[in-house]
Amino acid sequence: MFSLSEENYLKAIFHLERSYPTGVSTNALAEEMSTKASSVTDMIKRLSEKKLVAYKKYQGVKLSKFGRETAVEVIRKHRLWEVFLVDKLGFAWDEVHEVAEQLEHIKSDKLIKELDRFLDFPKRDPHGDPIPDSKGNFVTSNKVLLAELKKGESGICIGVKDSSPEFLQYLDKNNIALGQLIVILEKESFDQSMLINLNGKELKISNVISSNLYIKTS
Amino acid sequence: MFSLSEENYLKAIFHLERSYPTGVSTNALAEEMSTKASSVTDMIKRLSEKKLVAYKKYQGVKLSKFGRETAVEVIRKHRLWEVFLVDKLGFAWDEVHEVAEQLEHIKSDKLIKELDRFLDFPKRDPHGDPIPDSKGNFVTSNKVLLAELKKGESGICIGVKDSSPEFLQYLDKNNIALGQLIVILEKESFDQSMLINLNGKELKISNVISSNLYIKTS
DNA sequence: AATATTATTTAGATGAGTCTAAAAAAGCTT
DNA sequence: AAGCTTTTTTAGACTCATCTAAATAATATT
Repeated sequence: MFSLSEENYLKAIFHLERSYPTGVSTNALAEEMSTKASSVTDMIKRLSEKKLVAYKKYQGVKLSKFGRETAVEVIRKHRLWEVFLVDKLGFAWDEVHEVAEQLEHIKSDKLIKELDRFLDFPKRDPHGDPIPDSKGNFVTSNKVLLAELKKGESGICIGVKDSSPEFLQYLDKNNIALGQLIVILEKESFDQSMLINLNGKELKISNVISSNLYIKTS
Repeated sequence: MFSLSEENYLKAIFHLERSYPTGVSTNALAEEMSTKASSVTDMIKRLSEKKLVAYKKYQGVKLSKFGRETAVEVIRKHRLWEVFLVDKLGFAWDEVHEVAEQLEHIKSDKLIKELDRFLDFPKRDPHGDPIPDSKGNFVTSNKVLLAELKKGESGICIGVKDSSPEFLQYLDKNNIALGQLIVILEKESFDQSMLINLNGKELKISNVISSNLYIKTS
């Protein structure tokens, strides 16, 4: 079993590996964890001793197979708890993160197995992010930003890039929700603003909005 | 907010205060926490500085009003999570304790408020122990051991004294569950064994069993 | 290539929570 | 009440996770 801190570092490295495929830099990790580079170095050494990461001085870190499995398991727990909070306890999607950050560290295989069943094996969390299954497999779909679509194209809203409460509340206010079909009626070439169709209602959105909404096409 | 360790000490002091109404001894607390007396002394000093307990050297500890409220809140969370695990996730009542020990430390007022509602404001946990309400009030009912009842008397099974997996599994095997009406048909004066009626079925139980089952009369 | 800048690591300190060993206080015996 | 036993506290050390400050390595600039 790993400590809360170790699990949080693994998760952070996992997320940063997308941007740093050759190795996550100490500074990037320090930024992500809101801590000092020296603390990161200390922790990386511990993770390295436990075979969770591959580490060479001044070269950044990469997760080992074991480290990646552990990180994915924590992410799975985080996202399942988010579904629980929204679907069962009525939390809004901008209220779940902080609590899920705590719940994701609860250690019980049976708990997660039964929670998954209780929630009916959800594939995505309330923000549209995929939930790894018990073997660590993610669903991967052709996810694009709404901003990348052209006039006449359409797709299902599956997630957000910016998950700040402000943005999520903006979406709620305008009845933009996950799973919703969005059709682009007009696209202004000057400022990239769009006129979209949402369940029959029309809505004008700016490029700031469309650049933060993920859409599943096909 | 208090640390996991601090919360566990408060809970332990709360439970021990029933047996040590004049002050919980350092050794008793060390035993309960499976730690050393010296560690207990250290922790008591911290709790005392935070006004959670009243402490005089060599006199044992007592919870302050604030300390008791904190302990009761943790117990409330523990028992609500136990109900969740059994009622919603299908855990057996002997499987819940360890996981609830972890879940009870999750910090979120909204989470507990909504969980309570989701579970329909339960008054007792799966072992029959009362769940404090959001103000810290316990239900108190006239709880007696089954062994104290006489032939012809009856009551509802509301809890267990021994909550070991072995005992709980014995109860499951013999279809003895919380909320069940138990009528004493015969009581053997020699060994205190009983013949009881459970939902129309008759069952012979020894004094060891009847001394570990709590019954609500009236 | 030498120098300046930035990134990273090392060294040493801190606080929470624990431990062992030893000292001190309290409570029993007789 | 003097001595013995048990309980409790103190003193000092350890681990984990963090910090600041200083040293070192890597990278960029001229």
